[in-house]
Amino acid sequence: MIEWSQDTIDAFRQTLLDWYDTHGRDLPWRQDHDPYHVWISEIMLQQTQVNTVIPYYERFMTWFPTVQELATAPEARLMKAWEGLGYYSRARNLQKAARQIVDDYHGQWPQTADVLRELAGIGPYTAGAIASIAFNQPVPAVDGNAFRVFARLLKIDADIAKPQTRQIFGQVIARIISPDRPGDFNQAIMDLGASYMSAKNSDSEHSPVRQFNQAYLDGVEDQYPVKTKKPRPKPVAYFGLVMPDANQYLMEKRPSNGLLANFWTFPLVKQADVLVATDSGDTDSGDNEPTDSEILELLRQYLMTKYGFKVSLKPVQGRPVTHTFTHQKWTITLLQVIWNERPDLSYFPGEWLNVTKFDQIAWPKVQEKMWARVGK
DNA sequence: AATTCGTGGCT
DNA sequence: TAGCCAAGAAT
Repeated sequence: MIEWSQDTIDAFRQTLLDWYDTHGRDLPWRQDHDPYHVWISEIMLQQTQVNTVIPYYERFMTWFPTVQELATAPEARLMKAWEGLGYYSRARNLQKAARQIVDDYHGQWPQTADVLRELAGIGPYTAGAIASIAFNQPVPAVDGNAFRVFARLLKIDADIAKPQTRQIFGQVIARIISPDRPGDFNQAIMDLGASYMSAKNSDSEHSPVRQFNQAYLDGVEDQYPVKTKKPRPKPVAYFGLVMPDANQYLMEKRPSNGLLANFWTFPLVKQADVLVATDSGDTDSGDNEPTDSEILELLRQYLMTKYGFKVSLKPVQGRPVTHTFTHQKWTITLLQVIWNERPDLSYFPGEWLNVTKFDQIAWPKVQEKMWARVGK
């Protein structure tokens, strides 16, 4: 890592802000510095690309124009506004924080990063972004762009995948940030990181700050930032149960914690649970895989013993539905369920839902994929 | 500190 | 295609 003199810092600020003044992006949430606008956009932009966020942001502002209306919004409508954006705890924390602002702060926004940090869903990055952009506080906003840009500019070798590395970058940027225009400085770094200094297809040769980019000048830009790889998604196999009755389907409500919390899906049964439950193995002479029809029979018995369901099962046409999350890769074999006896739902965590309500409920993408396969 | 939280785009 | 990346936070 290299050090910059005060003269270099001054020159960098000037060059960066001059470029931002003429080439900064014109985005919907940059029309003013209203903390509500800054906040909503920053939460939506977490791990999400600008072009994805724009239509969500514009619709959100028409549905919930003020923090007060967000605080009192019905949960279903809030989730519908977030449908498809992912990381749904962001939306739930958004409403928690809105209620904190209305109730605990009497509608008055806290203006420092330290106090903003106390609001639900606001971590070190978002606190810095709101404090600098909305309230002109000279604090860094260390996101993925800032990591990448400053790692290259200064050849910082710390692994940005490690939590403690944030401290290093925070201290470095705190000394370089413009004390006069901290919000513009932070946003300029983001615009730079999204264009000339992007992760892929960077173009440092034409960058407005190329003479400050030590990794580029040394021809080692591809070595920065240093970042250890994450493990690949682990495969998980499910049965997806399509259980129609007249104009309704039996749907499962997921638990209030964990992946896709509180969402409705077609009932999902982990295939490993079905196989393990009956895998006594004493008559099994070793590594015989069960046949498809044997697996279906095991599932039929599983549904009988666990939920008291008396059913027949029929495979749904087509390949299994696949869906990849950050850490799990689901493969879902869809099965049509034919009731041999009217089911009693006493032991089942779900309800009958009429198809006329389907478009009013926020669905996760994986349920949309399953529905597309069997619905109409 | 290491995992767990979605989804879409791009190569 | 499989893998990586995109304005991270909570636990």
